[in-house]
Amino acid sequence: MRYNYDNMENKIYTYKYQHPAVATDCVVFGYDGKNLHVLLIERGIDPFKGSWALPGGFLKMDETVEECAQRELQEETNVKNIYLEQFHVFSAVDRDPRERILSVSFLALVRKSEFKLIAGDDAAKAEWFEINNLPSLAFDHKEIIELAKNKLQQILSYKPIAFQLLDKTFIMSELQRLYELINETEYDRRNFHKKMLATSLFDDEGLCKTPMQCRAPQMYSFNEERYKEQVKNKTIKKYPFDF
Amino acid sequence: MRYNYDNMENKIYTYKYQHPAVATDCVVFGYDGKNLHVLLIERGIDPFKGSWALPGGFLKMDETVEECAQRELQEETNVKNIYLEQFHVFSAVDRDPRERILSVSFLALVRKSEFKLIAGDDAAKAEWFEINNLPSLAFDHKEIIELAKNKLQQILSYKPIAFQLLDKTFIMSELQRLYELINETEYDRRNFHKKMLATSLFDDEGLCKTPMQCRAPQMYSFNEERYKEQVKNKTIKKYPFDF
DNA sequence: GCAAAAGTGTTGACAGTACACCCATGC
DNA sequence: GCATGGGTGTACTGTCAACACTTTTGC
Repeated sequence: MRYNYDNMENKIYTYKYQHPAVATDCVVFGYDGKNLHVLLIERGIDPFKGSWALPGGFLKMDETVEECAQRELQEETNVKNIYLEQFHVFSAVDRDPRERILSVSFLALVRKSEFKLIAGDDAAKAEWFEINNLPSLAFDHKEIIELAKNKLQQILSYKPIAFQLLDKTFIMSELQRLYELINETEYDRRNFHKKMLATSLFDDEGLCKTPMQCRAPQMYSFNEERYKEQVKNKTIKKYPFDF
Repeated sequence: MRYNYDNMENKIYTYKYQHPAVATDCVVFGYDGKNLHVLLIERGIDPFKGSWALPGGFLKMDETVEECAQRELQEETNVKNIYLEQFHVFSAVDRDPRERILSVSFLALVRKSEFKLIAGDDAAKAEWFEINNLPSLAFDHKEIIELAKNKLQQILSYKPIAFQLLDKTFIMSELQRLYELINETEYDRRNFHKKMLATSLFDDEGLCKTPMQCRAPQMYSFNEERYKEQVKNKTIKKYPFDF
């Protein structure tokens, strides 16, 4: 459901006190092994008609904010069971010119390879933008993305979320690239490799079959079960993925 | 403003779509150098009349959620300029029996020594409870406090929030006790001392004057300016207070 | 003198950093 | 054969955990 103020049935809801409207917005990060992207939609209606904005929509009365974000994401991207996490409520009084609207903001991670852009309904088109090359954005969405980036950095250090952005099997340099993009630094290839494997949370998946102009790299997969076991036994560090 | 459904003026507000009500709730942590407490109020009205609950109230249309939490806290506790941070939105459809109410939840830290309990207005009384000895709670407030504790542990490792809970000058054992209470572990006295001072963020404040049955301990204060400088210069670790 | 709580220093183990060298592949 | 990207190893360094002895004070 995009921002949409049509009202077919002309119902009216009344309250003794003023209530704000509540919407969820999603900062959807996508990775293709090379670059980190954010999903944006072009607004088909005013305000900010023609501007780019975060996918999002209004909360229904029979769903939680998580369900709302999930639903919106599914409608926009056709992906389900995706990592999704609320990170902030934006509530500036004048953040929307129409009426008082709170945004409960989520960040979401998707594998770009598993994702097909839907031809926009509501005359809105959806497109990926490189994280460091975003267009100007509607509402306070620039600020929302900024905070999402910070939050993502933080979560990256203590939850195994990077693997949500990679295919089941991946090579170390893809994982490293992702860490470098998110944390905006560079790491020593050999030390990164060593420290990752030291967690003993990776399974060997044989050599990469794709022909490339170098020695065939080792493929790995992340062992979710072993991770959960370590968490359960508390044999894991507080920030196991802090690089 | 407590939960209060009186409406003197009998105004009515209408919307084309259903809007949820939005409230803020505060998990207020207080420390006295010995024990960690949470502030609760006794509800004077139904639902859950007579039960203990978190201080909180409804969002006004001319304030952000942060301002709302700040205002509520000031009305309840008479303290201002307190550390306050939103940490989660609770939005289960049936979390309040009256109507659909979202709770934007905050955690707050106060020095108990600077705090005076107000005789409750709205026939509600406010009281401190030891964190590990809470009464049964209204709504989903038990769950809210649980998450607040987790979030507090997390924030403790990367922000200098412990000092919000201590007097300006303090002794190391008070700081250590606080870390132990929040993180639910124990630390070696000497290593804790050493590691804290290694941050070079503490100023010497002379010996403790209070007579006690031991050698007079050293008093310290936290140097906020030096901390901010280190953050600015990025000469600080990602988790400088991780113990 | 003794209990309580505080101050200080040493040591070994392990983790993190900075490097260098070799290997397979495509052109 | 050379550029590209990948694999492995070593040595140094610094941080962290474990631990013992001394100091002051009140009773």
